[in-house]
Amino acid sequence: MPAASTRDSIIEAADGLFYEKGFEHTSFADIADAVNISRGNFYYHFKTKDEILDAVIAERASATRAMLDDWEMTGESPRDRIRCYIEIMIRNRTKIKKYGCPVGTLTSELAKLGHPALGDANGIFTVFREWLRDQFEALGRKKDADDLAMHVLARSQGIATLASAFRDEKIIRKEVDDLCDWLDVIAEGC
Amino acid sequence: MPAASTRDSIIEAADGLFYEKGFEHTSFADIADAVNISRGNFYYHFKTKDEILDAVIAERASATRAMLDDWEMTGESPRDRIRCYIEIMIRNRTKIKKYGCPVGTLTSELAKLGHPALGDANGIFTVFREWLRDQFEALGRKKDADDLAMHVLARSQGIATLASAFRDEKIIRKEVDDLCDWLDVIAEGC
DNA sequence: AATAAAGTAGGACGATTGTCCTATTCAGAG
DNA sequence: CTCTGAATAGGACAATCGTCCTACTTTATT
Repeated sequence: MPAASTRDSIIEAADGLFYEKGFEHTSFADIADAVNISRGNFYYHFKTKDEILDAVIAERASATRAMLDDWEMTGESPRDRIRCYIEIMIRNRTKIKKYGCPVGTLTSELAKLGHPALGDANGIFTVFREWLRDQFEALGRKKDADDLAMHVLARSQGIATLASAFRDEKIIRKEVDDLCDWLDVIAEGC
Repeated sequence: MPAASTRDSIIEAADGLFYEKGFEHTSFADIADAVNISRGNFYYHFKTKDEILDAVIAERASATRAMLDDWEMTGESPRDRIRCYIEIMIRNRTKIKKYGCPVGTLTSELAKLGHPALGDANGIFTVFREWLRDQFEALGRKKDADDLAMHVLARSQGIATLASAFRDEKIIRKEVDDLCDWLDVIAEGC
């Protein structure tokens, strides 16, 4: 039975609010309003705000792993899988334009706060990094697979940052096309 | 006479703190401690925290313009000037590793806060964007100069974000080299 | 020296924050 | 039904926030 429904609701609401408003700017009251429970009830489910953050990060990491595992199952080629990753930005362009990348903006905020959960948040990046590295290795780029993975990550982050700053979707489409062209050169002959 | 010394000190301290701790996480007390003046004295120089932010943004924008004008004066080629921009990240690598890009992280934060100063902060990006566009035009890329400028901006932002997330300088050097190679292809024959 | 202005210090203010306590309600086992 | 523990509500709490006021000191002008 879904007995943890309240706890899951808190995590889900906090996840969205942390993304849209930032971790620090989201208060207990904000989450309580979103879930429609009393502020005091939080203490039963989470003793501190940091515990909610940890849960949100864990949820995002496991959701990311699940998504990537899904892509792994499909019969597509490594190149198509990488392309699938790149095109997340097209699918999520509306939210990216408003709030940037959920992972990148969170790690940036935690880095400035000197927050101990930065390492965990970073772990979401690592999930993508290692998955991308595996794909490039499958493309035969054993030696520089990690460099290529970081390159794709960096390009993606830059696109999200600028799309959000300039509130412009066109730059997403343009840079995604560029990145796909780059990928075709890397993967040619596969 | 430098009568505005206190005001300038506040702006300078706020500039650094906004960069290192973020705008929202920096309090009046933090700035007061850094400048060694009393909290109450702020109201004389700045009526609200947003006014300090506006002053910091204006200061950053004018400092950026001054820096780019300097580069414009030097007799180097457009390619060397663009390279000079790219290599900012090498020169500032220590701070970028800790706090990311001052412009990108500020705009991200303001975007999430829904802060009215986002447009002004965005203006710093625009200063870089137009300057880069001019350089690419001088390289003969009249038609896609703005696209190329945005590409360089995006790559730079991505590098800063990942360097900060992974607390790694190596990625800066690697990606800066890549970007310079890309630039050489764009500028070949000039 | 007298006066006005500029600059500074220290603290009060209402609001909001994260945290935590206690009383009440609910659901299931016996 | 009774009892027990999980779940919830509502509010108290100390601290901190941005803001703002008033009193004091310094500086400049005449």
